[in-house]
Amino acid sequence: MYPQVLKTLIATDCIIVGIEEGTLKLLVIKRPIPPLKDRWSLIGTFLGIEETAHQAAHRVLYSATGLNNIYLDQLHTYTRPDRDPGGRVISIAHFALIRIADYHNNSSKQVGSKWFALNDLPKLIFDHDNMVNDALAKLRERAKFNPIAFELLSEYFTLKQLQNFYEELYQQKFDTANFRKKVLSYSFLVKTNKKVKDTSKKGSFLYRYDRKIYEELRSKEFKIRFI
Amino acid sequence: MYPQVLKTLIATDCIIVGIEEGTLKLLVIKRPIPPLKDRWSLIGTFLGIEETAHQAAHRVLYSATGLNNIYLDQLHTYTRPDRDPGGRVISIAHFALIRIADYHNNSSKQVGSKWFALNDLPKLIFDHDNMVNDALAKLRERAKFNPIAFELLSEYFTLKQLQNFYEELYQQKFDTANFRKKVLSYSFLVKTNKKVKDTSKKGSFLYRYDRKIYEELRSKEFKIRFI
DNA sequence: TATAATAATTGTAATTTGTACTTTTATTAT
DNA sequence: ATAATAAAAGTACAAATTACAATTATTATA
Repeated sequence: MYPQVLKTLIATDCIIVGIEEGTLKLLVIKRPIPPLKDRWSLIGTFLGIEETAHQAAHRVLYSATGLNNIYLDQLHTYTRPDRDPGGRVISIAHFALIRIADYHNNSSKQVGSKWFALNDLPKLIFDHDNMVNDALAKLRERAKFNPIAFELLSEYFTLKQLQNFYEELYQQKFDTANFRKKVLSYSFLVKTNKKVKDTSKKGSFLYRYDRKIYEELRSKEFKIRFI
Repeated sequence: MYPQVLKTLIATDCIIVGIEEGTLKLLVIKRPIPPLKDRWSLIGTFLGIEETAHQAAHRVLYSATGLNNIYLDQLHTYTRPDRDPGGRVISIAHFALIRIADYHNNSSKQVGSKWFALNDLPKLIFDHDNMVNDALAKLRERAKFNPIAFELLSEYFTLKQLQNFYEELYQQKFDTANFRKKVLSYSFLVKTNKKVKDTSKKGSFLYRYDRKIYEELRSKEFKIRFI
């Protein structure tokens, strides 16, 4: 029905972030197809005929990690005509937050993928380095006001782990006493009676995030800030 | 070089927002091509062969408004296979903030376009209503922490006009005394010695936004919030 | 010409939140 | 029993927010 103008392939690339042993990490893959076969790349796919970008991203995430129910959010669409030497391809970048423990527990993950610490990333192909930088900038913006830390922490976590996530993300130390006062001042962090004793003799309580309480608060509260 | 998978047209649609007489408005157009010719639509275009989405959006903004140097930011890419009855088209939505006075002063704007108050919008084609809602949600998020009010206010504005923008955007009244204290506490609003007397007998001073001062502050200040 | 009216602007006092610390607590290894 | 440790709670001061009241500059009208 439309006249012939530019028609291009659509790719979806995923910036997959998780935290392990207090370090933020990115999941990348050895690119399985030319051009630049076997170079480090974000995990991506081409959009299918009857698919949304969101579905395509979930599809590739499942094939790469064996996980469903991953936090996934569209980030930005990259359109530079020369961004891919293999031809004109537009890429819709998404970012995904993963609980790395779940990833490791899952056997059906793709071979050739690897977690790298953010401060030890290899050079990635195309404009993927840009995508990672943009994603991290957005993550930093978003984590100030949105409860996304809980998407990559385990379901049960200590306040120290939560604090550590922010310290990693912003490369900045926060006062522990004040941090816990701040996050506990909202009611959506629910204390359990379980303790973990791997980092201290006293042991620290596990908390969980209650999404419903958060959303109710959010609906009436104009200003919620995590740090 | 790549195998044959889905190739689609890429559109760019612009959510063009401005403020006039204290009311937020959206610029839309009577769609000039089928399908749904002559129905109200966002202003858009198809992406050209050697163009980025950003360039295409600027191109169509210029043809619609006669203005260059418009604040333009990519929002979200819409990919539902059935979103356009004319065929599979992916749309990269942008939002643009315009000084309506500049628009009116410019003679080379496109005919068939019209400003509608946000609370009086006509039904738009395709998923354009969704795009507008998403854009406004993002604008509300962004205006809390980013100096985008100054993109649609005139270069010189009164504090009351600034306050009015926020009151319109959030549909909520703010205390005038506290609002001015808040925004003046940062140093990037520069008072001029000009007064306008159209709304009061005393007259109110005009201010301007100093981007450099803002950016310097931003680089060292973790928390800047406008309201 | 004095005065009432109006919105802009400034001021103030009470409350809340943020910040930098100190102290106490629960537990384990010695 | 005690030293060591990190978690958790407390404290006191500073800064920001909030809800108002008071003052100012100007113009229209008496």
